[in-house]
Amino acid sequence: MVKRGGDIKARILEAAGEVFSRGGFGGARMEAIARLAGVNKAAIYYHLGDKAKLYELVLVSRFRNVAETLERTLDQSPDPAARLDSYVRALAALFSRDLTLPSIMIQELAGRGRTLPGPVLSEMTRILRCTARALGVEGPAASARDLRAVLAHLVIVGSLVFTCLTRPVREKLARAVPAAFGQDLDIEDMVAFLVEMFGRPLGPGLEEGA
Amino acid sequence: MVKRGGDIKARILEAAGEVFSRGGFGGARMEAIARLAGVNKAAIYYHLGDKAKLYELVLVSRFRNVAETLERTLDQSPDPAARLDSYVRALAALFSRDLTLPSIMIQELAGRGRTLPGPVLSEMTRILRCTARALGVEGPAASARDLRAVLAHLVIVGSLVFTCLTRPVREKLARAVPAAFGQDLDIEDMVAFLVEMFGRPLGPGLEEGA
Amino acid sequence: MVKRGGDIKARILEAAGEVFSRGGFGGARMEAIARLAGVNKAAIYYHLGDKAKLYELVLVSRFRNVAETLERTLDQSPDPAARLDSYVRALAALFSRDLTLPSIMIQELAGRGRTLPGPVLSEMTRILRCTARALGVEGPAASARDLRAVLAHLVIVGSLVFTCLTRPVREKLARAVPAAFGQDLDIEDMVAFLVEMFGRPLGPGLEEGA
Amino acid sequence: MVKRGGDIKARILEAAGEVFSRGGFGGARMEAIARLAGVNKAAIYYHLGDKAKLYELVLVSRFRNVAETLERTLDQSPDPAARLDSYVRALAALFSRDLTLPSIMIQELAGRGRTLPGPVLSEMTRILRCTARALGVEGPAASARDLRAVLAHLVIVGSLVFTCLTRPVREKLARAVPAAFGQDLDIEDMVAFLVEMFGRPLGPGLEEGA
DNA sequence: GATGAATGAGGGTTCATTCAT
DNA sequence: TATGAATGAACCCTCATTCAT
Repeated sequence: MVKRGGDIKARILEAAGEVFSRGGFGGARMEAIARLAGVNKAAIYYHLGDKAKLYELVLVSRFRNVAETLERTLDQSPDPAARLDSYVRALAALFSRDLTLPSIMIQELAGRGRTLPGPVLSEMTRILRCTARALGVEGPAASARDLRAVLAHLVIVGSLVFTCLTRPVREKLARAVPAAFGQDLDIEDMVAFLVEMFGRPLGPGLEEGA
Repeated sequence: MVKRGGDIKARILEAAGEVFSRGGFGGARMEAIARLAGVNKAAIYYHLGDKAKLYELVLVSRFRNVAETLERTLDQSPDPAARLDSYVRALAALFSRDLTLPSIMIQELAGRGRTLPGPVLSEMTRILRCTARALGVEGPAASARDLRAVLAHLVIVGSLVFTCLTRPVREKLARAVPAAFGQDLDIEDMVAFLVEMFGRPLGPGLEEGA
Repeated sequence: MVKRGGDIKARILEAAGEVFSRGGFGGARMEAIARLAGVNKAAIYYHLGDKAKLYELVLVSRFRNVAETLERTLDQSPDPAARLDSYVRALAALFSRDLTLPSIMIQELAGRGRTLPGPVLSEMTRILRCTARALGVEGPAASARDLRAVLAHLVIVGSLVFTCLTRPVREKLARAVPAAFGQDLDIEDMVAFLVEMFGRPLGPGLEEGA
Repeated sequence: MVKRGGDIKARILEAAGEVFSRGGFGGARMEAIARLAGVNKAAIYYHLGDKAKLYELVLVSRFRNVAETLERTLDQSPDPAARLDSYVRALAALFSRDLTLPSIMIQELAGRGRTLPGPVLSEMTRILRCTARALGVEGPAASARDLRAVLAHLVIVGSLVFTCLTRPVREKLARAVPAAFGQDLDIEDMVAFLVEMFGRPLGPGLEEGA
């Protein structure tokens, strides 16, 4: 009902991202997407397509946005030493700015990528390649270095995603259980923690080809 | 269809866990659960209840299993120095033995805990308390140490979960993109990585109250 | 709503035949079929399947009934001279007893057999073979005789179908246009006409292999 | 998409005839008609009207064309003996030139004329009157002769329609069942067959008032 | 205890039709 | 005159749930 300005396709895609991010594909209602976008249900089909197509478009646009942002960030960080820092900060910014992104990512993982549309895979590859650049593992890399790069990637992304997504649950826990702790942890804390961890032990190790 | 032995309720709960783990609550079909459990659809209602009740039972039983396993593990690790190691290994074992566990956990996070039944929160608190024990942060802890404990918890769990759940996607990526890397990374690698990272810098830091 | 006795599947199939016979596949409403059969809409899907499957079942059962009736009729008419007569009468009886049969046949023809399910083709072949038997054109027949057999088949079936199906329109015409004629023509008249036509000139012609 | 020359209304009507001829009224999609006519969907409403109106226009124009062609044919056949021949040939030409005509006719019959618009009835009456002329049954005719005239009409039209419309199915049958026969039967064969049948026995019989 | 059958509610999708430009 | 966009009303189909046996 809310007739905000902006391109209608963009409005629908944004609403779809929000709705898909809770409940996943199976839990999303086209009706909910339409209402949130302020358009008629049939308009979704007219402009973008059916539910599966819509889901794919959401995934691709979100992952592409991540890939492009990371690539741009790395391009603007010529100093190899600062790259990791920039990279982690960029990821954290993306995740905390829009919770639907890590939310959707995580749901796809939960589904074991069973229904991952092809175009999404390409974008994920781009992201993985960014991680490699950030960690200084590029070109025909030795597999030992690859392994540590992937490990670092998983730790970084996993930690950031968990930090963002557990926040609502942590707050809920804090309200329900007085003695709980961790409710006032911000993503900035995690960024600092990760940079501290990887800044020293990993950087040199990788540069020396350990 | 598979008429394995064992209690009917247990069979249904296991099947439900499997089905809920993909697609989440919204994507699960009672029909699919019944078929996987080898029982009639109506039997689910007779023995356990409706879909929401079934979901709660699955969540509680899974999280309780995690809590109990971790508590037992910590009880059997009197040496504080070895506790972290045991804890991480126990988590990794739980996650890799049954993918549905991290899968369900992650989906709940994606839903921002919006529909978390009360009993599930209790189990999650138990798990968080285990983490505190593993990190040596017990009792009326200082908040600075708490912060690092929670950070460590998030890094550890997030990394392990990501390692388990990204495996299918990583393999898919490897098949789709020849140049991809990371497909042959095992959870053991991640365990070693985490222990190495936290074994030295974290332990002392925490004990000294840094 | 009318809860007549009898097997529920049979009831649905009969109702479906009636509804499909008007409007064809595209004009049929599952709702209408359910109401006519006196069952819930979902019951159709439970017992028989979706619209396309239902359509196929209707077609197959109707054509199979025709084929079996004709085969039985011919088996019981050992006298070759009387076969044609029995055959035409059997067809006429089938058509006039249940208008949905020629109605559905004709709609499929109108659709150029574009969507004819495979099983239906088999039944149509059986019917064509019956015509051949009725006309005394069996076994390795000469093509000249085949041609006349097919011609006769088309004339017979076409005439009977038209006689049955034009009746409502003829009556409507008679009511609308006082001077119209042909409204009081019965299918018996057509049977007699056809037998008279084919009884003499065709029989000998075929037997002599003209 | 095909932007052929000619009046837009004519283009739409032709496309509508084609689309209505398959699937009937219920199976036709305005979208399909618009696409086939190479016009915008809204243009149909602007130029001709809604779906029901369009259907009526198609029926009337088709039947009127038949009536006018037959009347012209009969006017140009002063010889009563040759009339029947001309008539049958004209019908066969109409049917084989444009399959949509018999196709639409037949679908209306299947619907038991339930939704026949009034103007269509007038055109059908004209056609029936042509048949009467062709058979030499005009004016205040004796009912016995009427009966045979209507019978002949039904046989002739039914046979021609069946010959045209069964052709796709016969070819399909021939492809599916190697032993099938009748696939290479042309409408010319049927015309000859009908003229042969009615040329001798019917003509005299009718003229003598049998 | 167990199950085939039944069904109301709702979900995704299409479609004829209209409207603003 | 022409058309992209918009939409309410179905329509097909599914699903969670219940019930009779």
